[in-house]
Amino acid sequence: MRKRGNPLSEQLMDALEERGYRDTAPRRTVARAIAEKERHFAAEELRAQLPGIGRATVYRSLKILVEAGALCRVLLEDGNLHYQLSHRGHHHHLLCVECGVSEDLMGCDIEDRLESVADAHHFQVSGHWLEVYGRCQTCRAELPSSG
Amino acid sequence: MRKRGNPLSEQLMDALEERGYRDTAPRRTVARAIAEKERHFAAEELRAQLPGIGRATVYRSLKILVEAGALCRVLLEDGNLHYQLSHRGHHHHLLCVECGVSEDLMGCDIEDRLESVADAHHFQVSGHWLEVYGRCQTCRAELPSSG
DNA sequence: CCTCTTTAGATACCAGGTATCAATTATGAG
DNA sequence: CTCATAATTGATACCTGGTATCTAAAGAGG
Repeated sequence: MRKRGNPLSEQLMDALEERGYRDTAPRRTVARAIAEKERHFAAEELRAQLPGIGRATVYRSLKILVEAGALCRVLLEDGNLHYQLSHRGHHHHLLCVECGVSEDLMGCDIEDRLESVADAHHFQVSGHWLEVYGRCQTCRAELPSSG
Repeated sequence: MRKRGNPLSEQLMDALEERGYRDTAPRRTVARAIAEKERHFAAEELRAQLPGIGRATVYRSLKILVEAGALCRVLLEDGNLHYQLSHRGHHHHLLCVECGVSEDLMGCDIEDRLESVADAHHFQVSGHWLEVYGRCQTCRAELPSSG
């Protein structure tokens, strides 16, 4: 019987258990903290919120959650790496540089484009990393700086 | 009169001077080391090659060279950040995950795609980061693992 | 040569992360 | 339930990649 968390943190724990990881109290604590995040977050930010959990454990949990596909890493425009709850499967992010909100880009045809461009270079594509930065609808409405 | 380096390191120094940075011996040393690189490289790797140069100086030089557009940062598939001589202007990289060679992607229409996809999300695009990973022609010929 | 400004390098610090290892905990067999 | 085993934890130390600070040195210009 698992100690109750919110549904999101349960999903995170499920993702770990599917991969053979054990259900432990520290991991549940980390999962609950992540589940409450409404934005992408820095590793250190998460760790600071969980003073009772060892540093290594926090970073290890992040790592295995990424591997399990439950979290994804987000590269910010300033080069910092953040983490974010992931909708499973390959996708990209539209990141608002003002409010930090992110929207997922799925099912777009960018992959096809990459293939054909890479073909011209005789490259066989195995993966890619794409982040798109900009301003979201809300921020554009509040502070219209050009568009 | 500037101490002679190879033409590439001269280009690096020129880029700095254009931005008002002074021509100093440590910077020339760094520029020469970078000019000899045939692949993208890690900051620490460069620093280790230049024991006579202060750590801060190496990192500062990398930073201003990136700002000057003479170097670009390359995100590897494993998340590590490397540096590479840059052909000025916006471009992307095709990185071979086997030999590390990289080719520039320029003048492709990926930008346009991004715009239209972002439009659908009411995002105003201000920038993006794209790295493409795969296997180059040479590696494919040497070790054909599928294509 | 003198002055002003930049730069260098030492040092300390921070973020993010990994390796190690002893002690603890989860789990499954019996 | 109890035990043995394997996984996990958290402390610690270390690494990489940076940045901030500060004093001393070096460059540029008059």
